[in-house]
Amino acid sequence: MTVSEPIPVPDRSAEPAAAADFALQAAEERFIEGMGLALEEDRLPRIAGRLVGLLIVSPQPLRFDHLAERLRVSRGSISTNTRLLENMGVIERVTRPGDRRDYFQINEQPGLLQRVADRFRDRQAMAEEMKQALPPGTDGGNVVGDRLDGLIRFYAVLADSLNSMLAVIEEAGGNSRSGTP
Amino acid sequence: MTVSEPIPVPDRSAEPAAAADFALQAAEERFIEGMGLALEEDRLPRIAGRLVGLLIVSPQPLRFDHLAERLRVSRGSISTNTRLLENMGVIERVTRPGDRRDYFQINEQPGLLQRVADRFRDRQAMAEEMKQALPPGTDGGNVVGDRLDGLIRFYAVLADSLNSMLAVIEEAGGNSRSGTP
DNA sequence: CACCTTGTTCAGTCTTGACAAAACAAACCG
DNA sequence: CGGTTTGTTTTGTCAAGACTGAACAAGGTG
Repeated sequence: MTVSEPIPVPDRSAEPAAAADFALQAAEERFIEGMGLALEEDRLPRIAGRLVGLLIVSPQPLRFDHLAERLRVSRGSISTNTRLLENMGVIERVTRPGDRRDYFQINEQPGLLQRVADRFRDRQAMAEEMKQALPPGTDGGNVVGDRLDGLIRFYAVLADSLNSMLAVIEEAGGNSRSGTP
Repeated sequence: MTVSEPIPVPDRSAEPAAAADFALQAAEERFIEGMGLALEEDRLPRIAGRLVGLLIVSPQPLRFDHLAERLRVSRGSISTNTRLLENMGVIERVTRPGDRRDYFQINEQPGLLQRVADRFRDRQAMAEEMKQALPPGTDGGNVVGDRLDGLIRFYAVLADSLNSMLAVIEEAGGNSRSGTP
């Protein structure tokens, strides 16, 4: 949880929607919905996905009740899912001094990246363990060993790319923004 | 569905379990269970995951009823899940002339790899679409644009690694084995 | 033909998890 | 202190999906 500078209240809904803004609105809607589905594939509640989508697209942190309203879900759901995402390190809760309400923003994402990479590593390790247990000189051509090698390489490649991406981000310093789910 | 050469019946259960084999058995069990959990994370039924694990570890194709027995699940579940994996191109149904029963084996996996890569591409496209819709000169520093760039790069990196891995496999010819889930 | 064997499909059960609504807690304000 | 705002926790409902077991089909085989 971070305490930030005074935050100008977003209140985008109050602006008269310029004609061109219409397309933007629609695109945002699609993106938010798309993130909902995408993260749902990764075993997160759909609302969590939409939350991520919405926060990626918002230049300013958004207020708790704003989220419930905008996504049209109960405050309970917002509470549950924000906490979930907070624990995962995907979003961050932000407060202002003298303001009792909570705001949320997308986090810089090395933590999440790391988590995904780790999951790949775990699977790689699992395959490696299996390979170890294999008797050394197995019958004709060692099919199983080769298969496991393929599997190991698969997971290794994914984990490696993520790690090298992480390295790039870290090196670029904290100022480079990324949304990574 | 492929018609193969005569397949020596596996029947590993008939062999007297050598002392060293014990560790192997245990490792296999762990691996199978691990693949069950891993693929469950990817939204496949757990049984499907175990099936994949078991088939990866089996040098020979396994018989339908063997699968049910070994994994201790109903034939119905085997039927459903083998068909699922077959449709996904993960496993292959193999038959022998003069044998009414079905055998299954792990498939060479470029198809599956491709599918995973495509999913990443789709998400990348989604993020790019959103970026397009953004007004060109957004306010201070273009935070949202930068975030989307990060997201795009994230998905692109994953898709690219998979594609290049695919290329390597293809180039190596059909003889290189890989298990990719 | 009756009768296996083999695999598929269908109906029913059970678990899981998402979500809403309401009860609740805590901080603040008068 | 009572009442309000803000967020959390709990309770209950609902839907999705995995799995089993039984019914079923389609071939063989006597």
